[in-house]
Amino acid sequence: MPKIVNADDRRELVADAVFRVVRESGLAQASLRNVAAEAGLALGSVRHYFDNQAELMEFAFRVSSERIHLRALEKLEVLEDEALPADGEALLEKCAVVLEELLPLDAARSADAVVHMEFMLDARTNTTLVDAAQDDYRATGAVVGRVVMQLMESSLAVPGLVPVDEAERLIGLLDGLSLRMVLQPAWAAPEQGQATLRRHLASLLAA
Amino acid sequence: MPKIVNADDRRELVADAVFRVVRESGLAQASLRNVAAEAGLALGSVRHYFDNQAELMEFAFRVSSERIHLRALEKLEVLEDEALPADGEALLEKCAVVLEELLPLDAARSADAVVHMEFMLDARTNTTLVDAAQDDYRATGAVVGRVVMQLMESSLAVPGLVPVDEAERLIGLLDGLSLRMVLQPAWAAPEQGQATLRRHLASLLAA
DNA sequence: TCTTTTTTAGCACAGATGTCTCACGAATGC
DNA sequence: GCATTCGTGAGACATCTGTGCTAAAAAAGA
Repeated sequence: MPKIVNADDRRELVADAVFRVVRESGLAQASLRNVAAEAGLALGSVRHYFDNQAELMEFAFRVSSERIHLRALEKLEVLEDEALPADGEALLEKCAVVLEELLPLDAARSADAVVHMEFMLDARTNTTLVDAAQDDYRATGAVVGRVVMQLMESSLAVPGLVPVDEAERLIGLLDGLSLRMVLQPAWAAPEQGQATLRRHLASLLAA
Repeated sequence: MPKIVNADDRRELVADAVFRVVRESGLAQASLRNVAAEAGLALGSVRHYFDNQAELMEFAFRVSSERIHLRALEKLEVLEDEALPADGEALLEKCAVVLEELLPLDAARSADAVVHMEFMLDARTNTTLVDAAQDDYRATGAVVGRVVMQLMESSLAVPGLVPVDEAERLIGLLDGLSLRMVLQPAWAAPEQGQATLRRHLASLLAA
C-alpha cells in the first residue's frame, strides 16, 4: 500500500497555514497558492486534501471556532463543577477566567480572534460559510449563557436582572472589546480589555 | 469649455455604488469593474475621477465614516444645547437617541454599518486605510465620550463611575451590538439592540 | 463653425486566481 | 522485486484584476 500520511493531521496543518496568512495579510490573501506556500506544500498537495477552496475555508473556520470555544468550555467546566463561591470577588474571578478565553489577551488568542473575526464577516456574503457561522454563534451563546447562569444562581447578583438580557449585553460587550483589541491594539491594550470585562461583571453583582 | 460635470458629486455617486456592492457582495467584490457597472459608468470613467483603486476605497471609507458621525453629531448638539433634564428617564432617552445613530437600526443605518465594518476590518491589513481608520476611531470616541460626559455631569449618575472607563465599556457594547446586528439580523433584531442599549444606560443611572 | 477641454469609452498588457489534468515519486503489501 | 495506491508536483486554461494608453464624444467658448 502507499505512503501513510495522516490526512486529518495534514488538513489541520493546512488550516494553520490559512490562519497565518489571514493573520498577516487578511482573508482576501488566503488563496490556494499563498496558503500552499505558507504551509510549505505544492498547490496540488493542498488540493489533494481539499476539493474546493470553499471546503478549505469552511474547514479552517470550523477549526478556528472550535479551538476558541473548547478552550472556554474547559475553564467553564471547572467553574460549574466546583461549588459556587460565596464571596463576590471569587465568583467574579472565576467567571472572568472563562470569558477571557474569548478575548484576544495574548498572542495565541489574538491570532484566533483575528481569524475568527474575518471569517464571521466573510460569512455574511459567502453562502458556503453561513452554516459554520450559525454554529459559532450558538457556541458562544452557550458559553456566555452558562456563565451568566452561574452568576444569577448565586445570591450575589443584583436582583431584578433578566438572564437572557444580560447574556445579550455581555456577548455584545465581548464582541465589541474583541473587535477593538484586534483592530486597534495600540488603543485597546489587553489589560484594558481585561479590566473593562471585570468592571462589567462587577456591575452585575450587588456590592 | 467642456461638458460640465460636478466632480465632487460624481465621486460621491461612485462611492454610493461602492457601498451597494459592498453591502450586497462584500468588500472583496468591490473591484473597479463591478463598481463601475453598479454606478452605470464605464471603467474609464471611474478611473477618471480616481487615480487608484486605493484612492477610491479610502474616499468611500471616509464618506461612510463621516455620514455616520455627522448624523450622530447633529443629535448630540441638540442634547448639549438644551438644559440637562433632571428626570432620569428623559436624560436616558436623549442619550439613547444620539447613540442609536451608531447602531444599524433601520435599512439606511444598517447599510452604513455594514460598509463601515468591512472597511474597518480591511484597514487592519490595508496600509492605505489605516489613517482613515484612525480618524474614524477618534470620531466615535469623541461622540461616545461627550455623551458619557453629559450623563456624568448630571447628578443622576451612579456615583463612583470613571468617565473614561464607562466610555470604553459603552464603545465596546456599541461595536459588539452593531456587529451582531449586522452579521445575524435574524437573531439580533433592531428592537433588541435598542433595548439592550437603553438597559445599559439605565444601569449607569442611580435608581 | 471651429477649437478646446473635459468626460467617456475601449483596448491591451501583466499578474493572480480557481480548477482541471496528467505525470512522477514513494512507500507498502505481495 | 514488483505492482498498487496514495501523495506530490507541475503545466495549462479560462477568468478576473488593476493599470496604462489611446481615441471618440460631448459641451462650451470663440
